[in-house]
Amino acid sequence: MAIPESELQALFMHTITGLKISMKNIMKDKALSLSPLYFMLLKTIHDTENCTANYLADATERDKGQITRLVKEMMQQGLVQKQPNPHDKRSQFLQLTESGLGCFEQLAIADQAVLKEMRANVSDDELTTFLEIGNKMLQNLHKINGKP
Amino acid sequence: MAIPESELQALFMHTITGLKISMKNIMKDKALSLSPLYFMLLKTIHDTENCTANYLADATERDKGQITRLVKEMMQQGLVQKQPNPHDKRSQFLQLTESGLGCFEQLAIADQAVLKEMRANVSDDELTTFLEIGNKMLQNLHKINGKP
DNA sequence: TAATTTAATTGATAAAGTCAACTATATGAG
DNA sequence: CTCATATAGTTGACTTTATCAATTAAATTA
Repeated sequence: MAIPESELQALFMHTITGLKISMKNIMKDKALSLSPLYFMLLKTIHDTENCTANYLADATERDKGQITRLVKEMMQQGLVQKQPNPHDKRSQFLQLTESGLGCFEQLAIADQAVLKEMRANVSDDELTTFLEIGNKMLQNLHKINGKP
Repeated sequence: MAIPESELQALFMHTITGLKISMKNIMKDKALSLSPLYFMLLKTIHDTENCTANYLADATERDKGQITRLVKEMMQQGLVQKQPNPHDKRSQFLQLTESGLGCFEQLAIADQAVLKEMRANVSDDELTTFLEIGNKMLQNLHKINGKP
């Protein structure tokens, strides 16, 4: 008989693995040489007005150095470009290029489709409840980890 | 305004990251040169009677080759040992050594403490509901990914 | 203006994941 | 039984992701 908290951990691990696998399959289908990590970056840049590298590191919980390199890669692939930040010469705003936006949108549509199918037999109410409880636990976790 | 399915994905990502961070902190505190990955392996071996490498790969959703190497590392650290599988000469049962068990138990206690704190303000009923909905979605995800 | 933060980059390295080829044993059809 | 096929585990070669410290240049603040 499993302790319910352990089941919680297992649920998160397996779900994340499953989401990564489905995202990889999507990318293979579309012949994009990307990964779930890059999708997360593209999504964050897409969703964030005036997204800086620093913000990106924070939002995705990745090392700043790693972000520098990942952004460089996306620029080489022509997906992302930098705009000067008029208020701070040290930093730049990241934005999707036209091609980056196209790429993101393709992936986002497929991603949404997976998520939709994943919650197919889950009602709106249930989903809301799930998110509420999940976010409550996430808050607690952040507190535990000493996040401001 | 976020599409609720996206929030779902974000919830999973941030929670997993948070769990990894807290597990890393635990390991640093205890001066163990391990990682969340190793904890997952130790736990699976601990919880599984007659755990084979193959089962371990399946349960943790890792590559078999990777498992071979991770197990080798744990054996070198004296945490795990192999027993011959009397029914199949190709395979062996993995089990924790005394030291491996001690190590696992330390981590498991700390891990349980984190999970408990994480759900501190979540009632048993809420947790049950959360797990039910989560498992339903995980099932769907497995179907999407073509898992038997 | 000098001292201290902060944004981003770089270097070096380690950890984790991927994929295909291979060995040894098992299994199942004929 | 035996031969083809499947399975458990290992190995090699490689890529991707993560970590962590040091550095540069601009911003902040004392």
